[in-house]
Amino acid sequence: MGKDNRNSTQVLKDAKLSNTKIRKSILEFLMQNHGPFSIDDIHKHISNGDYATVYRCIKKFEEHEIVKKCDFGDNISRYEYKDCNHHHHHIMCRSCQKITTVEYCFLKEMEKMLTDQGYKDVSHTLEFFGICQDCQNE
Amino acid sequence: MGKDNRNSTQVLKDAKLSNTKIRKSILEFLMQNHGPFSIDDIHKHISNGDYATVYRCIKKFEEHEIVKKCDFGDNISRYEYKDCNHHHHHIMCRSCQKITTVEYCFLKEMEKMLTDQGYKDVSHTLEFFGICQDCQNE
DNA sequence: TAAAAAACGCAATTGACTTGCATTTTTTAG
DNA sequence: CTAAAAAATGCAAGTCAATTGCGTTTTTTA
Repeated sequence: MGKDNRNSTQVLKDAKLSNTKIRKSILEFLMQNHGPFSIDDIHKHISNGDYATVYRCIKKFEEHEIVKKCDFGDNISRYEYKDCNHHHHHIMCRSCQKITTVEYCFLKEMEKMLTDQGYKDVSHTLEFFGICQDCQNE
Repeated sequence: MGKDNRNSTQVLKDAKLSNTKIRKSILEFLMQNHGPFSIDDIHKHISNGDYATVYRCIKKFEEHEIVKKCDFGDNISRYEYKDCNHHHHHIMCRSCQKITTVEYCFLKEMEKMLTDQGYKDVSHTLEFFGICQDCQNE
């Protein structure tokens, strides 16, 4: 899935970020496991490091587009390693919160596919982001 | 836009919710104005009522599917009146946070349309929700 | 119209996330 | 390689959207 086969050290170097134990540890967890993961998930899987540090690392990763933030509207931010060549979405169970990857990519067809897979009451949220004309002219 | 021409009192009655001044006031604001709106926006536009009450009203409205929650990942929930017959999306400027309605509905085509309209660096978030097999069998 | 149920207002609380600051680690420059 | 500079960490305290407890007020029910 995707063409990115750099290791964590190389990714950090490419982003011009210092290579610390904790950053390496977080990044490797994200690169080797299928997310998205909450800060809590990440914190559990690294040997040491407090929450503030995890938050700060992830924020840096996000700024440098190493990870992608996923928002499921439950007030918990989740993150996954951003493999540039792999476009996909997610489905979260409204009941147990389990998150599964969705490879297919058109709205109604996607919802139908999810229904065919056994999900019930499928819905979606879609929001766009961009820089508006006003802001471009500032 | 849409076929819902009930008034606020009727909407509350249909949902079996008590008709209080504040609920009526919030609902009318949402029905007469183009959202989505934050709790702060809503609070500003109703004559009295504290924040806790606004939060509680909106939560009730959401539970009864009178309003729809929109999440733009900035940790502020926004709500719009849920006109069942009008499917649409939004675009928020990453710079000034202004929110505009998007009527069209396919991903790449939508992004292109937004670019044609003058938005720059357009991206989107799309998440699905449903009840998974495991939860259906509980 | 009185009793029961629901909603309100206020203050305190929660929980995800952030920040200030002293200490430690990593990077840079000689 | 090493010392100074820069950046990251750990801890504690703080922020902010949202929630909750509880006594009072409003709305609904019978």
